[in-house]
Amino acid sequence: MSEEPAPRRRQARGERRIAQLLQAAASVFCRTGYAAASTNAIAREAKVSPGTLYQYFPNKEAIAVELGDRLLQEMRATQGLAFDRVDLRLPLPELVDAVLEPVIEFNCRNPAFLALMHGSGDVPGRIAEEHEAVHEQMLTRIGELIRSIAPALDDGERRRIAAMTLGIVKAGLDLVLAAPEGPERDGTVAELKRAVVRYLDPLFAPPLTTTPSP
Amino acid sequence: MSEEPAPRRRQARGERRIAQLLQAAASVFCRTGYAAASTNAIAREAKVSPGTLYQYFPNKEAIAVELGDRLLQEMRATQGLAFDRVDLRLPLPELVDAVLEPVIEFNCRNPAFLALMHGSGDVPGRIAEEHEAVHEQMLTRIGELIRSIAPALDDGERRRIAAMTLGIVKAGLDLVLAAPEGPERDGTVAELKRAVVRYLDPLFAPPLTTTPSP
Amino acid sequence: MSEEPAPRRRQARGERRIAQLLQAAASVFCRTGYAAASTNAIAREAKVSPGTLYQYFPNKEAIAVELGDRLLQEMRATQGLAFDRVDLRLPLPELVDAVLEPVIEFNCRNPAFLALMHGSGDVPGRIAEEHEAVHEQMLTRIGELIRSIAPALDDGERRRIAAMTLGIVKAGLDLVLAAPEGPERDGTVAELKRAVVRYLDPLFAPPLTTTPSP
Amino acid sequence: MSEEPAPRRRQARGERRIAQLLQAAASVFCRTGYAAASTNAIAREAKVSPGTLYQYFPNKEAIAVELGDRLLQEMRATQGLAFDRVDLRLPLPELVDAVLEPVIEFNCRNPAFLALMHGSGDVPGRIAEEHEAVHEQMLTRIGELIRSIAPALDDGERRRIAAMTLGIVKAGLDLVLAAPEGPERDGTVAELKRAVVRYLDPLFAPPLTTTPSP
DNA sequence: TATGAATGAGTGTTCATTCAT
DNA sequence: TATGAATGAACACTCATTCAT
Repeated sequence: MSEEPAPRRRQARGERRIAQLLQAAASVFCRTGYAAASTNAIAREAKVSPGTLYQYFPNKEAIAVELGDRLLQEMRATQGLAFDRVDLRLPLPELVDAVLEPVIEFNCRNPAFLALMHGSGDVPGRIAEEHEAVHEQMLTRIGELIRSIAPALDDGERRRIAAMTLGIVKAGLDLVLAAPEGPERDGTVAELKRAVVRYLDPLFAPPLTTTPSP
Repeated sequence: MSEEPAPRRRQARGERRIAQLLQAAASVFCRTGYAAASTNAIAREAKVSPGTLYQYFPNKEAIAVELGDRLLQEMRATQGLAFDRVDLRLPLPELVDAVLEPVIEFNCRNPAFLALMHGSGDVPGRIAEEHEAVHEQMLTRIGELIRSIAPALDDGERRRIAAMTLGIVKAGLDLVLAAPEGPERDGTVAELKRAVVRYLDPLFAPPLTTTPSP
Repeated sequence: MSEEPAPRRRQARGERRIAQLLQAAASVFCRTGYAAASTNAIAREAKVSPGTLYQYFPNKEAIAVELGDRLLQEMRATQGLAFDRVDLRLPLPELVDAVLEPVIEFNCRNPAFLALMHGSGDVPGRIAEEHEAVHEQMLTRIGELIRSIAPALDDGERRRIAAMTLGIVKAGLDLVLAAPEGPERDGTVAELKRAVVRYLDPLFAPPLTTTPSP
Repeated sequence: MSEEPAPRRRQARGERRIAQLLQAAASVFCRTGYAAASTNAIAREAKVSPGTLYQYFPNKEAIAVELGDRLLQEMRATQGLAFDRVDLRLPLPELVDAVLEPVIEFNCRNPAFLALMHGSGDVPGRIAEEHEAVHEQMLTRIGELIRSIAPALDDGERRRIAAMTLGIVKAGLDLVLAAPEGPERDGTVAELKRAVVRYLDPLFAPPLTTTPSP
């Protein structure tokens, strides 16, 4: 009972440091991208010496990996639910809204996520792999959503549409993040949803148009 | 009579050198991104010594700026025509096709353009400024196109729609460039056009489509 | 009555800590050499925090110096006797045996001693000075032994012979320590003694052996 | 005929730089040992910037490896001859003289060789391997020499004697290098030879002593 | 006193840029 | 002009040492 507080406080301190460093890293990555971000700059941003940074992370890549992992985990938690629990029989606007809302909200809270995802060629192996994995997972999820909407589509076409949808969403998120918070951002959010709805809406058509005539 | 030819040939030689260096830079930027591209790598790619590179460009940034400028100029030449000459009374699919086709073709021939435009945070000031300028110009052009389609839209909304359109186009171009040449790329091109058409189509409708069929 | 026990216990505790740290240092120096040994590694080996280490030693060098001093002291205690008490009228093999046996035994028990003595250039000033001092003392002792054997030798020559003897002993000790304990090590020990005996034996001879038996 | 000078001069310059850097490295290694030698210190000693050093060597280890290789090559050239051409029927003092003289001379000209060989634990893999190889080769050569002198010796004993001989030689070389050039050094050289002769002389005995009695 | 997180100067190394040839 | 060796500031990272707890 008298021995636990110390280690706990220690761990707590460690966790706080890590969080502080990751936040600093997120901020620097957002400003300069991964490649141009210097570990010393991250340490400075975290108001900590370079040595301290290296007490918690073995190297620069590990910082980005851990940051990516944490963001990913949170993203999956937030967004996985959205994807899995969404009622596929909902009208498209509501469906898109249900799926996109948590994604947008997450990215607004964690702009580093997109920053990390964007660094195309300049990120080292581990992060690029994560990229790939997340990207693939998202394509799959969107693909499944599309299948439930338009089961007749062949695999290639579905994949293409999923990729385009994801592209639109990413582009829209960039615009959303670039917009100042307030009505402007809200408007951009609405515009993004509208774009996705309009893009996917035609996929619905056939079943309805084909069945009439009594 | 003996002094003119020399400078001309010199200038000609200089132009060739610059072109050679810019092409090398384009190639390297595409492979590694701006930040990770080393001037020595560019010089090597151009089969020229680093010293020679610095005879034509004061620093690394200047290379990117000049490359950007030239691509821009070519883009404007190719695309400006498309934008300016397009018949605004064409049905939307044909209109989008007329505007987008040269853009796509240009970007396929000059993948460095998109590479340069994408480097979000890792490019230094000057290049970012150019970004801004090009971006702004494109927004304006798209905005004008939109005004001709939907004159009733207020400025803010038009701007927002133009930005989203540009975002969709950029995202689509990424997919197009990522797709292997052949049917896959063609399919992706078609998908991009479809996305833009679907996004912009509703802007036409209200006044005309809502009142039909007695 | 209530003040004395505490300091004593403290001192005792301090001594134990110091001993513990020095032993850890000896172990680490043996494994990695002085230069490559990190104070953190020593503290870890002693199962103590770096801060504690610095409560007993002002810096890394002081650890090596103190370790050297203690080893030296013990060496002197063990070996001084051997040197001082040895019966100089003994035949050379027995004499060498009497002097070398405790030296060998000491070095087998304290391999750090040789490790510390060997670090030729990579040790800082203070340690090098100690080196010098020990070295000088050993040379002197061996020199005296040699004088008792060959009183006719001039100073320079005696010093040279003493130095070579010490060199042979050090080289032999390295071999002994490198050999696995058991018959191999015993054989190496015997070889070392043989080498020293053969080297010094001719110093005895001339006056007695040259004039023999008609 | 007009194109060759440039590359040649270039290569010559490069070679000179490398030689200059290696010499500086040798000097610094001698003073501080490998581990404590900083590349910047080597560059400074060579009156060159750190960048220049890295134009010729990919990393610190490569400097030591190249230096070791060159020294080794020269050593083998000088010493191999001595070992291979020596007339084994020579009386021992002449034989030792013939073998040792070039070794001593080489080490006097290249004190870095011994310095590099001495760094026991603090040298990285590649160099340690070279160590091992040279050491082994020397043991083999000395072993063969011993076999020609004392063919009856069993393998283990021969190896032990070879190792001790090598140890004596190394120890002696250290003394030789430590002695100021002039009569003192010459005397030390003579003493080293004497030590080796005395150590190996008894191996000759049997054949002579056993064959008498007509 | 003991702890171990924090420090920051110093390492090895890279790369944009300069300059003697 | 063209060359490529040379430069040196800056980066990722380490470790002897300090200090709040």
